[in-house]
Amino acid sequence: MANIKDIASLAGVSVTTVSRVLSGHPYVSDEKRRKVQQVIDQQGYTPNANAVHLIKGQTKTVGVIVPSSHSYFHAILSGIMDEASEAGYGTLLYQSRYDRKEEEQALHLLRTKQIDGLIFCSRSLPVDEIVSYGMYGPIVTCEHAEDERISSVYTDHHAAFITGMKHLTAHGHTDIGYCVGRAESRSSRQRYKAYTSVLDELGVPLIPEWIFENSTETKDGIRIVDKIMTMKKRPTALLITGDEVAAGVILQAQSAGLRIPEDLAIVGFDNLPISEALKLTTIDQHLKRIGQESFRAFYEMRDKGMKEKPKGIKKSVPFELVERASV
Amino acid sequence: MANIKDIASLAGVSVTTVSRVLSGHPYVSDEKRRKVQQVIDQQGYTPNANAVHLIKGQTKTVGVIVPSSHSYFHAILSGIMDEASEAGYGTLLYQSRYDRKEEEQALHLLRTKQIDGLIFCSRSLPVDEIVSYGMYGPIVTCEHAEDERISSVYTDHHAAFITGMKHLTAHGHTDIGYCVGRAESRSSRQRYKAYTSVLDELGVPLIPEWIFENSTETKDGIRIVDKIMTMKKRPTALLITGDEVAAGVILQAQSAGLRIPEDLAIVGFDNLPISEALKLTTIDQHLKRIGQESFRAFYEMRDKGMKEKPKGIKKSVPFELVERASV
DNA sequence: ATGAAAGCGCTAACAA
DNA sequence: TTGTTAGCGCTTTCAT
Repeated sequence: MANIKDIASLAGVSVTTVSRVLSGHPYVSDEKRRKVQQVIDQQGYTPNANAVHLIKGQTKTVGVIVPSSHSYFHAILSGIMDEASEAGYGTLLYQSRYDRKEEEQALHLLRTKQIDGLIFCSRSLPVDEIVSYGMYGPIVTCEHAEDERISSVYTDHHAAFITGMKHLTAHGHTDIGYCVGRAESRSSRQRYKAYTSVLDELGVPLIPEWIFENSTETKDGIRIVDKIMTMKKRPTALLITGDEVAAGVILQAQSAGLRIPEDLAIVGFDNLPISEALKLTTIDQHLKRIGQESFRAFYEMRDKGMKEKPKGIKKSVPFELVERASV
Repeated sequence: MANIKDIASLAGVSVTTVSRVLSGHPYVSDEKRRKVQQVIDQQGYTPNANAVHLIKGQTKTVGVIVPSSHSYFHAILSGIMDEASEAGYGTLLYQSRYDRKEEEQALHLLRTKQIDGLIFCSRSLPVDEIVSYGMYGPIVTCEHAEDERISSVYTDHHAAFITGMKHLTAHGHTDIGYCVGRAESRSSRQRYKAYTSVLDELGVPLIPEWIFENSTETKDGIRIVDKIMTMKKRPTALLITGDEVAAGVILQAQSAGLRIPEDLAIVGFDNLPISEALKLTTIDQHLKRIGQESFRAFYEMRDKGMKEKPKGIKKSVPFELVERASV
């Protein structure tokens, strides 16, 4: 496999000239340019990217951490990838399984300069630790993070939950339960706050067994309905973060003889492809756009980084209630 | 940010010694090793991966091409990633949208040495073009490819389709239709062959309108049912490649008043998480294992590549009929 | 056990 | 417009 030196001697010019032809530099005579190009084509030469990365100090690649292959993260990911490829960036994907060690490994790539920046679609690591890698390149989280040294692009989960609750109360519901993913996350705390605030406003008491945690997959939805069927007093409506869970709920509710929305009204989240088939009323968080904005945030921080001190970009992406037939 | 030279002078040793400490080389006195390690820790030094890649001629990263974020590819991907991370490899993901240009760009990474090998979860490019990049590193396709210079790990789609058809005929069905993804793919041709061969055996004529092509998403399933409802003579059973499509079919069939399996029996493919909730009888192709074996194939070719002439590994991964309640 | 020095393949400052 | 040359940061002979 030929290198730039081979091309240079074969074309009878210096490596500089070859380098100039490669980068479209203007100061090359047409004659030499043609000759060099001819040798390059004939030899099937391509520059070694690692040498370029080494000398340029960047790789034009951004790392992305996803905890799982859940559709939620996929939607974000697709936004990141769209935007990245448009900007001429590659995407190095890391699946963390919510494991801190894996997240640290991805941060390590930043230190070792294999990636120019890192986007967390979800994080398990404490913000402080993440921030300590900020000196190696821009870091973006798709979840609100206080620290101003990193960027974050996020949904206002509190407001979104209020919107969902209000939609349900507007339809006459007061016996409302909800399902969330990981219990300890920041977003879950926000949702709890929103939930209780609406309940307070309504003057109805909170029923702890109507709060279902650790629901992320379709089978969790099934489990939830099974649980509900055993209750003496059942909720008449459910707010469900994640339409895959909502799908499980709807399907299982129907086979248990519950009518949607008469016996059980559902507001989902995410607006996945399956939501339409299920006629699911859902809150679309524009996940793809969150992904796009995340990449943009990385990109803008890169530009700045050189001149000023890096200061994170914070951006809240608006959500939207999509009304269908489950409420 | 310190480099190896800085560490060396700070520790009062040569760069060689630092390099030896870094790689755990035995010939370093305990005293110097300790001193060097101390400086490394104190400086927070990490080797620049690009320099290492350049001199070693490899990146310990494998590229993966997925056309879309469809669950099917996700399942394969998760297998690849598991195996890769176990072997200390990173994964550079490329989303091709079935676009040849994108696939070529991924192949380009192989030429430029940014990745050590490439796995196609799906390909649009002609095999010949893909093979022409074989000299730059091992290439694996998750789909049977004749050429022996590349590896492939695949499902025997013909046999799987026969299995599905036989399961349906064993339950008394003769009016069977089927749905596949892209019409022009090799797998679709194999399935067509399997379909017609079973039909021939049965002595029933082929009804072209019972073959539904370009079905990949849930909404395609809805479309298919809508179409079926307009037919004078309807199929009593459907073989559907892709459980997301099957989900659309089941949901829409039910809302059209069709009972599953009495009025319409379904055999799906893939056994996705949603399949269980839908009580869908499906053919599990062990997609995750296909991913794992694909990485293994890459890995073994790498080892060989140095010694012998590269010769692809061909591996058929067994499938399995999972019986539930849709037939 | 240790280090000097020769690259890996490329870019860019500088000189001509 | 072109070429010489000095690195980018690291590994690895080859001496000692």
